[in-house]
Amino acid sequence: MTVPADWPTTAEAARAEQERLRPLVVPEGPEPPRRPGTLIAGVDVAYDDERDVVAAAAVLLDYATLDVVEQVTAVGRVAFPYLPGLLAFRELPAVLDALSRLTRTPDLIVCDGYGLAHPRRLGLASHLGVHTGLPTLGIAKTPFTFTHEPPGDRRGDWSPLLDGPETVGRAVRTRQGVKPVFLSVGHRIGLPEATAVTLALTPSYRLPETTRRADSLCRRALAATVPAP
DNA sequence: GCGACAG
DNA sequence: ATCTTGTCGC
Repeated sequence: MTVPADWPTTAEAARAEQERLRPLVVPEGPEPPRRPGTLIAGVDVAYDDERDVVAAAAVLLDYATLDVVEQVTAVGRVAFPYLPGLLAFRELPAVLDALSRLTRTPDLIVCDGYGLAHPRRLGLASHLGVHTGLPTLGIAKTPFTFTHEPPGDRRGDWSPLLDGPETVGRAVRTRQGVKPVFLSVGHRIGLPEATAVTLALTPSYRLPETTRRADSLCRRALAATVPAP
């Protein structure tokens, strides 16, 4: 899980890379085991553009208990600006760095963002799946450019996430009466299982434990890197 | 051409 | 993402 030497630095190069990677995406591939002992990884990144510093975190949870079994961080330089549709090029270098520090290989990685639900069908989660070869799933907090009917009010209710007529993911209610999360498959997983995993990771909050844990960890890592004023 | 736009 | 206070509610 290392960053290629020819990592794109311009929007043009990044879009060209997405065109090249597209055939490798396998959203309906074989499903990994989701039994007790299965390891689910969560990754997230925090930025200090002012100082050009980025901190990534990777947490490993036991799927059955949701206990943290391992957690690592990586700090580096910001490699790419934020451009809608090209988030992977901004987040992945640091994420790959953090993942490489885990001593165990995750059975599934959950991303804070999209997978298939992407203008060119290659969001952050898809991109990470292609690079690592591991199953990935994207769980986002906003609908991005997609549309959806509000899902039912109960936890577990969901509705299709649409790009025009095409279903690219699901809006899933993880807490009764609370705004849904927006999930899409990344690599080697299908929507039904992605939905089940999402619900398993949200026993008490809207966002999955993987994202919550990784988010707080990378923020702490960033704060520890930047000297207080 | 002008907005909108995962994080 | 990040900047930011108090406030309502379980």
